[in-house]
Amino acid sequence: MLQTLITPFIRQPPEAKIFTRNEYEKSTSGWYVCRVLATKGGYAFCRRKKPRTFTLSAQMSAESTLLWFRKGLRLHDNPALEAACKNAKHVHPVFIIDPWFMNPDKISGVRIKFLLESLEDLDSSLRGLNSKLHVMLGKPDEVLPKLFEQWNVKRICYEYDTEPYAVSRDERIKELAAEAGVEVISPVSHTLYDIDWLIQKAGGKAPLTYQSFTKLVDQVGPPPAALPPPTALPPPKSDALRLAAEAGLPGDGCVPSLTTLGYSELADGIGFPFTGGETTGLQQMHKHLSRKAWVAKFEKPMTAPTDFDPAATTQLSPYLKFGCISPRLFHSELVSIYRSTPGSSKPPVSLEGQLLWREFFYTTSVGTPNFDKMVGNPICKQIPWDNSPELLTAWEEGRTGFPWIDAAMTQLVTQGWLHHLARHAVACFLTRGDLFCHWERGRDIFDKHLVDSDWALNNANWMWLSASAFFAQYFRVYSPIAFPKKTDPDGKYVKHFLPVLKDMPSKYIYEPWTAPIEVQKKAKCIIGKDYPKPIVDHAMIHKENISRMAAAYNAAKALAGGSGGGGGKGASKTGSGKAAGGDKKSKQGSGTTTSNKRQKTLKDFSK
DNA sequence: CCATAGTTGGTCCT
DNA sequence: AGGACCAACTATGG
Repeated sequence: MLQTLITPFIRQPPEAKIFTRNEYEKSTSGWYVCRVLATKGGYAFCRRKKPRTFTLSAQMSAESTLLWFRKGLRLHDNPALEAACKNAKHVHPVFIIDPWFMNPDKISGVRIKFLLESLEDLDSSLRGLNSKLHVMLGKPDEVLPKLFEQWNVKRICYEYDTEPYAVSRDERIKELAAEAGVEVISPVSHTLYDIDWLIQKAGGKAPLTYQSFTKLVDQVGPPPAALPPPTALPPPKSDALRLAAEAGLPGDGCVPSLTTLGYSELADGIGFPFTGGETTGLQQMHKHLSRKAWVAKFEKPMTAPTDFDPAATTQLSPYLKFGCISPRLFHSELVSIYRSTPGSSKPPVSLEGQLLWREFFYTTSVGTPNFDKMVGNPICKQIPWDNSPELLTAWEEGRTGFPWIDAAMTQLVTQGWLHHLARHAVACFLTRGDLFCHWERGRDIFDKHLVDSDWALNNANWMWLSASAFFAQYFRVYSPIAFPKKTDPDGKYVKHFLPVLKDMPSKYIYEPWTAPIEVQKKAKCIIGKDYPKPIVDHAMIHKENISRMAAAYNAAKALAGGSGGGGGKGASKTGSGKAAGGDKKSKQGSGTTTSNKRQKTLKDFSK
């Protein structure tokens, strides 16, 4: 009878051993066999020489299971949900509001609002299946043991998460589960592939270039197909909430409001333009997928960062971040469009390419120690960034005096989202382009405001833009004036996000300090009074910064050569390294003198 | 050891 | 719109 509850997933008779994606059994021939769902309906079997993540030893029946939602806030393509339902009488869907993620100084209300909407949507979908979401408050390692006991939990299922915070949190939960005699099942569904498995396939070393990563992906074949959503699931115990409260767990189990979490309500017009949650996420995804020609021709660099309402890209990133939509579902839908459309765009610029960028950065983030730091990070160039709190704050608050930069920062803070190229522009400006601030500071500010902020992607992209890793052509600097002109010569974007400049003539919109004073008066915007003067002289400073970057690169090379006491290879590198080192030392000297000039420049241009 | 190519620069020229 | 130039980096694959 329980079997009928989970019919969409399991067609075998109850006594048969059941496999799903991520679950392997060693066959008599020595291969591991894995059952995956094919696109619509049927099943396919995969054979592998090694199990991908883990092998389920047994399919024990469990009276009561716990389905722990963290990311993966969806019912479709949710293998943890499938595993929780298997042979279970009661399934308890839980989301724990971890105080770690509820700090208004570190995470903006815009993202929390999107999360709460996603939880509301998840709860409502679960209620449609005669279940509900139990929202708990507190640290997972304190809340879960109580629930294990109160609900007599025999199995906990949750989506595997590669972020360092999640990894250590989940390690602790595994220990606690073992103590409580609770089985743990943690399948992969946040990424296209199991990242650890991919790294293994790459010979234990994460590829450092996109090209070599896509070769790896071609080698291993397409990602597993997405699972369909359940049509029913075992109900939670009817007194589950009373039992939780008896254990001293606070809250009524419902999705809380922003204000109960210590956040203020968002003002009108503030927030991501679309509602959070699986329902809206799937709607938005299908809306974009229905424009097949657009999907097939999509090339990211050809989209305009200055487009807003509607934006030039899909804006699905927040839904992917929280797992409201499955990357595997999106991927398979894209592939089927490409198949039916000859001459469609390709990675890295295609939509599929965007998903592969995500996968690539997840892979490098897992394969690199101290990925979120400059110091101790083997792929990160060591650069002596200036750290001016004044410049950093001006950047965050949109007071740099460069309308394009300030408008983008305003969109970031008010909507929690920016077009990828606008992220490039402001990140380049903060780091190697103009302000020479540490990328970790910019990373923190993005992490605070972006609804889609993702640990691996955010760190990777900041290293990219600051030319600290992945990207080394530091002499290619975005101009805060020329770049937006290409797609928005009239400055519509700036005028929307910075209304103080709405009457400034297009001719001056990206460099309003050059407007004659009569023009400023007529536009009711005096530069230096109503809108700041530019904080730096871009034309001058970006050239100085290029030479500072060259000095840092050379210093790194010299260091690698000089201190490398390693093997034979090291010796040959030492020679060339030292030669290069001599060169750059002179350059480094000039870098210091220009840096003094730079201070003067700052004074001249600050408000 | 070497050649190659890299998600999306800016500027000036034709 | 497209190309040369700027001043020149590095992981990868041979």
